[in-house]
Amino acid sequence: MTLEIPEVVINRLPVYARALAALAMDGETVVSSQTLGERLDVTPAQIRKDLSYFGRFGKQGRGYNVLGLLAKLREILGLDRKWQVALVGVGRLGQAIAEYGGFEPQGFQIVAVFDSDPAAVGTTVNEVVVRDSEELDTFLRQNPVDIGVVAVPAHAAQQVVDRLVNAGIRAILNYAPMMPHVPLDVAVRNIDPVLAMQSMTFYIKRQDLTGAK
Amino acid sequence: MTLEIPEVVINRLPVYARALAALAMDGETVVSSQTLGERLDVTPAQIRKDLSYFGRFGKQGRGYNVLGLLAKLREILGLDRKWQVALVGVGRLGQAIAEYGGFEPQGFQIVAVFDSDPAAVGTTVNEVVVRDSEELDTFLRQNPVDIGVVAVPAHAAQQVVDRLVNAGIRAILNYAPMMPHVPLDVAVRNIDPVLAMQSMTFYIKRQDLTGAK
DNA sequence: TCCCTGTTGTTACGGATTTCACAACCGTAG
DNA sequence: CTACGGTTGTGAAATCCGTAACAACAGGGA
Repeated sequence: MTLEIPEVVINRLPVYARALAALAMDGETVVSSQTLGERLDVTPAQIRKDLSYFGRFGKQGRGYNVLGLLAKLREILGLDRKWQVALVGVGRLGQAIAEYGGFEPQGFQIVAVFDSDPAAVGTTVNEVVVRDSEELDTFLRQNPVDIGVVAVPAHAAQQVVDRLVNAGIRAILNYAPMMPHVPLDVAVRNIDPVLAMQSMTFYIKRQDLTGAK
Repeated sequence: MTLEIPEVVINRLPVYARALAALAMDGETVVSSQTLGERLDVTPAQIRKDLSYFGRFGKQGRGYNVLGLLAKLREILGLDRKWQVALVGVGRLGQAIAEYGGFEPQGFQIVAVFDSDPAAVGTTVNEVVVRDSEELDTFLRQNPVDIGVVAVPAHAAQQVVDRLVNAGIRAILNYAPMMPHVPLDVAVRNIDPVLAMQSMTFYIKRQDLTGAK
């Protein structure tokens, strides 16, 4: 029953949750799939269908209780608790990630940072001491870490991913410009702005007879 | 005939292109859909199908000429030329983007940077002077810019997106944690690490009885 | 030349996802 | 207490996408 929920559906739930949080901020107490859909550019039917995978949360004629549905989604997604994150790579990108303030408020705590560069090891990034990558395996086995964030050069990324996986990590946020190879039971999300740009250019290349010839 | 190419297909092309570039680096001159697929965790059939939307690039019994196919893909995607990028928002995130070295080598040049904070205006980020956001519209009309990158707080993002769109920008890379509303002919890609994490937690929440032993 | 191996391009199939459409229902107003 | 406007939850239909399968063909070797 709870099985076979499409991944696309799971990917949309956090979007709904965020919108609901915003609505709650605005003081809204009830919202219909129609209204929510307009906000998110999603059809009302899709929202209702997505939610129906998990239960019946609405009230006919009224819509959904904003706070109630938000709580439900957070529970479904496991956002009702804190998550421990380990960051590997403290180059420019890694530092930016460590110092990014968006994770903490959502319950994602960077509890450990690793780098293979001896010059970086021992320094502090956002109040966390940088450890030697060699310690990665032992640290992960001794401390509860749920999610690994990879911010190393592409050529080193697969090795890092392998080590994370071998140490039991089952969720990886990959910033390296490559597609990691992982077992089926490991979740991976790639953050790849260059790929994103490179697919957009297809759509804008037609026109743009701009300036330079 | 060339119309109605699924967006998912377009999104995979840059991945193929990147893999081909890597193969070329390794000195490979020919590659089969089989081999390429193994590298990327994609079925050979999918690769062939994707490519078939654009033409016939392979040779039976041999496979694809690495350099030849790469050139074709770059042409299809419009990667065979330079693209001008404008960045809006020079907070921590915006600075990290401006200083990120991954765009330039792929032909994406940040030619202008904007911020609404008077304290930031006039400073230099990665050799580009920060302009006042007020100048956004006039600048975009007078200078060829192809892609807009949004790195402002969520509450200000829609307004920035609207201004970019009104100024004729038709491709937007959005780093703000929100879903921008844009006309159908504008391409948008969202970079949202928090959403990515929030969907992964669904898959790892089952086990992980935290810390234990 | 002819056969054998390997691989493409493509069509047909099937599965996955989205959209449609509507019965069931809630709350309110009369 | 009944009627009505509004909205959900959901099966069925439609669409979109991926996979399988195979005829066609290239190159090499006998």
